[in-house]
Amino acid sequence: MKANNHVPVYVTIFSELRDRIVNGSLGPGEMLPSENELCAKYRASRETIRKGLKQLEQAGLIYSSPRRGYFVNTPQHNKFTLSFSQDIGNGEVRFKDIRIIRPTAEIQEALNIPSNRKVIAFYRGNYKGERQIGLEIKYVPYDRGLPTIEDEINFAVFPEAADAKATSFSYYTELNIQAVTASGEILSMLDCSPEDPLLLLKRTYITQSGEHIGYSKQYLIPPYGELHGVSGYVQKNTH
Amino acid sequence: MKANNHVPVYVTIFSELRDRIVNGSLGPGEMLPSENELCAKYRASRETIRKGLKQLEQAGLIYSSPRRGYFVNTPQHNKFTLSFSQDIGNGEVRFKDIRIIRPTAEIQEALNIPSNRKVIAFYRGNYKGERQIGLEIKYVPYDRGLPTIEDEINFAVFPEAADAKATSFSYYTELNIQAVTASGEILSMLDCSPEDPLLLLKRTYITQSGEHIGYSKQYLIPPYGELHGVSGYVQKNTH
DNA sequence: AAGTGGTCTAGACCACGTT
DNA sequence: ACGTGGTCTAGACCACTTT
Repeated sequence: MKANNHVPVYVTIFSELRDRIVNGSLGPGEMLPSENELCAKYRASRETIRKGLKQLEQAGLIYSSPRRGYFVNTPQHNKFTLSFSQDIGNGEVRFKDIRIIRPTAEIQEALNIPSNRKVIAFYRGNYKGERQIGLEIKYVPYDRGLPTIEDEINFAVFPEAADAKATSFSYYTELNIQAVTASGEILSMLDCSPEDPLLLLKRTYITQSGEHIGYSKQYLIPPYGELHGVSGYVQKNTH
Repeated sequence: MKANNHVPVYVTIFSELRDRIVNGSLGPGEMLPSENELCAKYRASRETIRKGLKQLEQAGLIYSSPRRGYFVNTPQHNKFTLSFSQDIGNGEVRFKDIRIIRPTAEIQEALNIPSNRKVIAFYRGNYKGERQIGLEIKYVPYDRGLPTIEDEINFAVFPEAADAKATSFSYYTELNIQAVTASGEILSMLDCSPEDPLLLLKRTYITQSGEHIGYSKQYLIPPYGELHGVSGYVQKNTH
């Protein structure tokens, strides 16, 4: 049976079950009707029903337990999808300094390297107009022939800005968020006072083969240095 | 053609294409072979091929453009899936105080209420053993007959701890992360100094109908108050 | 005109949980 | 023994893009 306005059948199934879960008439832990029952109810083939159920599963609303049935999930509100505020993500970046240093214990651990392996440190400032809103230091192992500084910059240090075709999905990022104050050299490179609380984002760049190709510390000054996220099932308008 | 060790064909398709994308032999923006070509290559039916491609799409590696083809995505590293550290998520929570207050401008805006609408404020401490690692204040509109304080606590203030069957997916959470220092009353309820930088998590609880049912401010003390996240495509072992 | 992805069907076999 | 979800097939029609 076709739905009315060119709405695919599986979307109808998804929507109706989603509504029942969202409004509570299907509560967490409850079992959904079996695929065959839904086939009968919607007069659709099993694959079509499964398509709708798959969407619910991917939205995090249900899970399937093979040979038992589908069940409503218990909502998770301690996991968030986080994105950077526009100011940081789209703001201006200015080069500040570049150094070759001995790794601190922190950097050794983050990059998984011995103490005698030197590291290149890149200093960049985040700006919004003339106002500095952050400072980012990226550390990259200094090694393997070192093609040229330029190549290192393009492909290892700032992969997000480099030729996307070359970097691809070859790495992912681990993120750690802390609140800190700045001191010493860091403070002098930031436009703030010693008592100002800052967000510190530590990121480790890891290839799919497990190699740690970079480590960065980014200091963000309030009120620009804010992060935003959402958790749970956010209602989306049909795109 | 069946795969070797009971590995579904669509998983094989997913894995092989994923590897080609991850190792760069299929770069961002490149078009994948068409479904029909993949059908021929893997000697599988079109729906099976589509299943594998769907997985790649949901992993964020590719996207499909109807009537044109499938294309490799450009990786996004400014979106993170974030979760709380174990200490916070699994730590102990102790009740501290409960008050009925006039909403500040901040709370009015967060809860979307007028200034004459009173608010219940719940104060809770996060502990790890005897060490306090955080303070959370939840604000809930004081209204609609007020069933009993207990009900408010169970179903509006601490839904994550209440009967899951009653709360369901009826709300989602918006999160904001800042770095701050504590002062005045907040400071006195926290086990830290005025100059200690703290993480401040502001959360707004929103029902699917758009109603703002709660607002909370959680202060976290380093080094326990840390957040962790990942971005990009993280290799997972087949569970 | 040929090719593409989007939707859908009506079957099939399997492994396993429940009764 | 029966029901369940997991996998898979070989078709079909559609709307649209590309050539």
